[in-house]
Amino acid sequence: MAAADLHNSAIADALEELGDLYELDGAVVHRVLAYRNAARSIRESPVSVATLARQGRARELPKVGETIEGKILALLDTGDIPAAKKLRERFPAGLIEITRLPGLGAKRARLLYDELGIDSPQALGAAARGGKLQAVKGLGAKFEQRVLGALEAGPRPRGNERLLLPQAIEMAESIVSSLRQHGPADLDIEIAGSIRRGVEAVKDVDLVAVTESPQQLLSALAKLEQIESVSSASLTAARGLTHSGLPIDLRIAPPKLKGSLLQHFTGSAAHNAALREIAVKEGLDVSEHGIEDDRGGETIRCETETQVYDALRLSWIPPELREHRGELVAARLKGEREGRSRTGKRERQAREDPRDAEASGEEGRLPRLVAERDIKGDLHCHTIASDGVATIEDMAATAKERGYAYLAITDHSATHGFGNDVSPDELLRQIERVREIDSQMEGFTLLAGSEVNILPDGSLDYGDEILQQLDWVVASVHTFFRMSSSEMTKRIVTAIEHPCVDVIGHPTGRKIEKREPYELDLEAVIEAALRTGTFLEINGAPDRRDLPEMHARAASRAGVKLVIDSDAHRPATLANIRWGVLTARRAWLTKDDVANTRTWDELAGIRKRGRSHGLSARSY
DNA sequence: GCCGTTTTCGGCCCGACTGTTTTCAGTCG
Repeated sequence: MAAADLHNSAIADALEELGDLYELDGAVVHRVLAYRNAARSIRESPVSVATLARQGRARELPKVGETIEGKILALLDTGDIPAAKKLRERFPAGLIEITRLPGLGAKRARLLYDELGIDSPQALGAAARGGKLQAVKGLGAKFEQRVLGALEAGPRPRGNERLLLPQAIEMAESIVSSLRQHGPADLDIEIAGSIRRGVEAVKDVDLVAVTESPQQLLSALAKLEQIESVSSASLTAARGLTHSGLPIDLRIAPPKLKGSLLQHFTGSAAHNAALREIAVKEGLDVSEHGIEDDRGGETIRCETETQVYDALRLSWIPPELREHRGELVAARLKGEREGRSRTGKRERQAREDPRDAEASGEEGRLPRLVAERDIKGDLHCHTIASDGVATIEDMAATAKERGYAYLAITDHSATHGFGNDVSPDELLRQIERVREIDSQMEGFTLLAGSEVNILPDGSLDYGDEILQQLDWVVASVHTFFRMSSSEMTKRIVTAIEHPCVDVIGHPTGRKIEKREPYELDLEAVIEAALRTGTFLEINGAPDRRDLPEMHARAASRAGVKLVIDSDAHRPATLANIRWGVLTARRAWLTKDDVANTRTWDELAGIRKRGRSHGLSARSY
């Protein structure tokens, strides 16, 4: 009885649960970690792991080997993993819940289960209130108090209480600016952590500061109006909480250590772990306190991040890439490596293995990431004709002020269905209006476009005779999200094959922290986009950032060009292009990978219509 | 359990903090 194909997140959850169960069972930590690493890899995969596994290709994913591949297949075929089933009979579900309480882990959960038979958070609470926990060797009164506090606070949020990046940046910048104002005179402070890496949503704010007067900085933090409470155990760190409950982690070091500190607290955890593994092989110990040589004993204190990477013979890595997704291989300095490599021959042999070909192809080739200043125009925005709040003139003027050379006006199409649709007649009038305003603007091209709905059968909701009059067509799914993967894929591929469609808007439909993407075979979509010369969008709306980074990376690797858009509904949100660029950077995209880093004429020349007809932009 | 500058076996990152300890284990980031 083949189960319906599971989502990547469901497969990842199952492996994480198995890891938790093995941990309770007392497995060596590396085995547990192996399941968690595999789960992360599966969660990040842009393509369906179920499909991949059924094709016998699961091991193409990093961290998935023979054993885990077998477990994935068992899960797909039978709906469960036999090993998990067996362990679940031995360890009640409540035990895993206990391991999620702050301050408690697998070891203590197991200890309490073995000694006192505690098998749920409820039983744990009762035992703690009865003073029974102290009887266990190694546990005391303070532990008991902590358990009660933890039960009160409830289980750790599992990643669903994250704050979208713009709000997090706003709070972080406001705190940084207040500390610069009220902190010590020599203060040098920066935002680090996941915000600096440009992730979509964050659970806390990491700040790193260097100063010779840490005490003064700590008292300044405690007095900030944004801060509700602060706890600090030393002069090197403090954890504050904003009134909205956002944790603020502040790390402090002397100025000589700024590079080490910033590198360490920018992360990610996976990047740092991999970095330290490389260091160990060189006989070096890397930490926030500097780089220590095993033999010499002398510690290199790094004032800049470049010094940290340099010591490991790596080039400086842009924060957006620090996710342990191949950046350390790509950052390896080539000439240095050859000279000092101990096993050059073996390495050449390894490169002949096709599984290594991709990695070595990227070796020494850190991409020159696309930047916001490279964007020459925005190709997705709305006006009062649909659900925007500004006029065409206002949007165009702001786009021009931003330094763009072009802007496409792309209001929603006829069946948008929220009372703000644009009928075919209205669209014709809108085209006229756009042409008129365009003729009055100097050094700027205003394009008549539309964000056309893709109907369930893949057709578009304007006729071809109207679409052909448009300079630019974004096709997007806004309705009927709950189709099967094959139906949705067929629907989008049909739209991609339409000769007038230039780009697919927010291709996965996900809303960060709110809505899962719809079912889709991304490989088929990428194949169709490549075959037809259709672009895929990276929508810059901060709750979309769609395509997501791993999908965008897969698309560009296949050769598909991406378009970064703001999807602005008012002049100010044209600035949302920033979040799209961040996603593109996290996807390793260069200027060349992004179509709208080109002039309008150049862009029009490489798109489907330009390619197939050899026609210039307007004369379609 | 995965994986390879240690390459098919034997490793697998670092430090702070906490609470309970006379030297360390567990948890966390």
